[in-house]
Amino acid sequence: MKKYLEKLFESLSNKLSYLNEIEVQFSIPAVSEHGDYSTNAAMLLAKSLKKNPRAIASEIIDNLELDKNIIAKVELAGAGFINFFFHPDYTTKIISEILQKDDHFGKSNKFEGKRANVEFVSANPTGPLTVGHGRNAVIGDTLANLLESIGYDVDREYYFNNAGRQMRVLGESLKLRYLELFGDKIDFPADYYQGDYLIDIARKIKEEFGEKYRNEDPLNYFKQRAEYEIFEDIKNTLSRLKIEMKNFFNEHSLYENGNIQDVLNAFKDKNLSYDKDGAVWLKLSELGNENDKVIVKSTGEPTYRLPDIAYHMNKLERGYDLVVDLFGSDHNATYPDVIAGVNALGYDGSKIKVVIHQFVTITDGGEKVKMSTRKANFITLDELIDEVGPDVVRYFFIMRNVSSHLNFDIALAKKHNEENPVFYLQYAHARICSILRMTEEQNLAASQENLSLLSSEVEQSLIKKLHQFEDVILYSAESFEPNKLTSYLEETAALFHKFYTECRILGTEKNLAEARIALCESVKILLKNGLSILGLNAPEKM
RNA sequence: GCGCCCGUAGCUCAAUUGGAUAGAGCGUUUGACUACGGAUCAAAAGGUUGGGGGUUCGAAUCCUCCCGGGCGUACCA
Repeated sequence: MKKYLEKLFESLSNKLSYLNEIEVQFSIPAVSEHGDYSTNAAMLLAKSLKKNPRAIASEIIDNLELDKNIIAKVELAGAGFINFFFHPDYTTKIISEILQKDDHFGKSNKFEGKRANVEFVSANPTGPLTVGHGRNAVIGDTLANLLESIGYDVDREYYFNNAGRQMRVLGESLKLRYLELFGDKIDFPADYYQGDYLIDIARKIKEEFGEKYRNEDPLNYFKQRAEYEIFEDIKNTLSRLKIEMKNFFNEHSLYENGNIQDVLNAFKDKNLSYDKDGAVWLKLSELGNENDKVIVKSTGEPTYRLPDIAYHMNKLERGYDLVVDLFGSDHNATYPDVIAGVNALGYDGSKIKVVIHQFVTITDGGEKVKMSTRKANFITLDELIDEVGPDVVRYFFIMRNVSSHLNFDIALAKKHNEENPVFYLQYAHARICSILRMTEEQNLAASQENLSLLSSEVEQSLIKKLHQFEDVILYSAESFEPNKLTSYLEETAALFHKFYTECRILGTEKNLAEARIALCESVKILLKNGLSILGLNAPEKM
């Protein structure tokens, strides 16, 4: 429907050239009396044309070359809105389109041939993924799915650092746990990793090798084994959520291939860095940011900014058209420095899209739970999946606006899991499957011969809703807002349930019944495709 | 102090990015199948969009000042 209007106005702009001054937008009015689509174009033009918006709207309407079989009515309303009412026979054609496109319905090719890199999770291997990482993981994977739906070739990437202080402490923590197993009196430091998972790994080592590593340097075997085991655990957790990474990118490789040194040299050559107090500073104040920052400490060790800049240059060099970074809000101050650095060295930082999501606040029966991997008073993502299942976990993490805080009450999630909206969507799908099984037994099959019989208010509302699917996916993907898709799917499922209540299939006249089956199949395809983008199952029975 | 994000119904959140009468779910109250799945549907009640001021045809949305919360503001990542 929207595409038709866009074409209509495109050809109209040849006649009324002032339409080229603005981007004509079509929106769906909140109330159906205001039409199926509406545009405020006349009001936007009022100022520059110095004319009454209603007069402009009137002129636009007079010049529209309408096909009465497509648009039944056009109205001038309110302060200058132009409202369009579509002909029911035209809207029902979407059903044929959906049945024909099937798995592809909703996808578009706007970004065909483009490549995107989505970097997410990127937790260092110091412990199991927590509920906090879960939001990052699910948003990232869903965004990747959305980008694929609009034509991108997407690589999912996990960036990690296995050098640094954190990892040293991890190796030492594991060695102490290992020694404890032999009855050694250990004063386990408070700032070491407290979690039980290290005790489990220590036990494995003891079972496999006995006392062999009692005198081992913790930075060798213990650190490596901890990293390996924890990574296996992380990958397993991600795979339970149907998340599979294409690359695991080790920060250390940027040192090995000389990229870090190259970047350092490039900054120096461009006179963008200087030495002060034994450290190397980047002139970020000359690059539009607030203060200069240290990129190499006086100890000779780079700060995170330097490898981050090198890493983003690396990604851009790999030829991606879009580079998405998904960070928690604790990183919100760091990315402007990185992008400024990348731009300064001649790369196109505008290809980098940083998505900042707010934190998950965990409560348990109203009481706030503070999370820290170090202190081990966290709830792991695995435990959460055990409790409520992967589908609920995935849905829960994306159903809210990315930029809003997410309240996650564990007690509520356990207790009320049947009230979760994910079941509402899945139930609609299962219900359709059940109907289709039933109608098949009665030798009824979907027919596109008499779609014009689908003329009741609820049928028309539902059909018009189906029209929006492709636009919603496009919008959701381009704005990096996966919750737009969940809201839309919930609305569509609600309309389906309403349709189900009002419109029977069995027992009604055959032509109407078979048209309704076609509608049911369309909704089923839409739900299945939508759930698939969200990474959820579309069950045939529940 | 400064920067980013947030504040909407009792609770958790929407609102097509500046549009027409601010909407859902949960909870509360009341209804609906002796044929397609009641994990559903219908209805009622619930609001000065944290507060004041401003911008314009029009503001939950933009600007400004307060109030309250989260995250930053490192030679930690």
